[in-house]
Amino acid sequence: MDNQLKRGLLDACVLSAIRNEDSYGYKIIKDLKPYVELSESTLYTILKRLEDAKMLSVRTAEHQGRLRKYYHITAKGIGRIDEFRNDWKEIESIYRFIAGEDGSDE
Amino acid sequence: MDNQLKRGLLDACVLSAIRNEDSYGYKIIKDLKPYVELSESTLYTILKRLEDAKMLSVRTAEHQGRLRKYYHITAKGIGRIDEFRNDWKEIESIYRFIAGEDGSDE
DNA sequence: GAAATATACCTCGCGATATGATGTATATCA
DNA sequence: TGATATACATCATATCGCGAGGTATATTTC
Repeated sequence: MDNQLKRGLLDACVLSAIRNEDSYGYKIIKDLKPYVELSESTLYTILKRLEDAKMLSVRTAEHQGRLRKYYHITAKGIGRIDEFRNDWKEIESIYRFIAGEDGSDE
Repeated sequence: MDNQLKRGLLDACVLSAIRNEDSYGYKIIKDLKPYVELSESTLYTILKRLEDAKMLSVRTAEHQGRLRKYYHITAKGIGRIDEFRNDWKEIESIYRFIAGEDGSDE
């Protein structure tokens, strides 16, 4: 998929990946793979940004000798997802314009 | 609308704006206004990029004393629009994931 | 005819961002 | 013992939207 297009979806994707239950970096990448592929460097950058924006909170826990940072979505993070859903109608209208199905001749 | 989200749509929007007939900067902004608002600096940057990428060609013409640069879409530009249309299914699937309607419980 | 507004173009620099490359460390499996 | 999977992190680079600022002419308003 086009790079720029992906950009706009990533934040909401990552937030959605931890919406139902807390998760950690490595797992988020795996869970998102069927929808969007993203590298570790990309993910950790995004997680850092979302944390700074208070859209998620972090808790460190040990799991089988390895460290894990579990991310938990905040109310603000849920708000970000809602925002995306609200934008969707607009995006669909833009799509119809681009695809050339805006009620006129086609 | 979210900024990053918009980014991914702009190229295809601009190309769509000149798909049916050649157009020029000032008019493109007006035509796109109902769908996306973009500033002149943004548009001219995009036009330059699309020209460099051979997705459109340029022709200068005088109109009532003022200069106008008319942009014409190329085969490659049309290909770019097609690419966007192909990406759409993927985007819809991502939307369903984010909105939480992926066949599971909801 | 002066002032305001619309038309029409352009460039520069900033901040935001995705990503490849690179590094560290442990657990598991062949 | 070596390869692979798990798990984190940082840095440099390239791309991009956009505000600020600039130039110039045509049209409309007072």
